[in-house]
Amino acid sequence: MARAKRNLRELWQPLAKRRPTPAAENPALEAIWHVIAMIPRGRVCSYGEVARAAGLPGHARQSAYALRVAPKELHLPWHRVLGAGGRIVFAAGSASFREQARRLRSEGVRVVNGRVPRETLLQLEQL
DNA sequence: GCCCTGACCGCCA
DNA sequence: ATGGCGGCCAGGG
Repeated sequence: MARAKRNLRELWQPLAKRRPTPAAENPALEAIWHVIAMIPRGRVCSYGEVARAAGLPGHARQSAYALRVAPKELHLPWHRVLGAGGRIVFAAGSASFREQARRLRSEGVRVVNGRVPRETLLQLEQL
């Protein structure tokens, strides 16, 4: 995992430099990305949990923001991040909604009406 | 600083 | 289960 962390940073830093964009020096975003990068296949986590694990309790929306601005080069498993209780937050039927459901199912996660079973929800501990 | 906008959350009718 | 609503917090104009 120390390895995963380093790899992510190696990908991001060069991008941050040549990026005029928003938070090219935002430790909070990096922290969130790291957490997301560690969610194992077949498991999911809520925005709130991700924020908490990143040391930012109460900043669920920041997780959403972090995901939205994440460079695709980081290849984060964005589909493994769901709303509280394990529900897909995108509008039902939207392209994003279908794509997320598709990706989740492709790794064996059951998705019914935009929800995943409790067992797939990952309770986080330390990182 | 003020106001609006979210890939949010939890309570409550 | 379900929609509504207020609370939250960072970004952007």
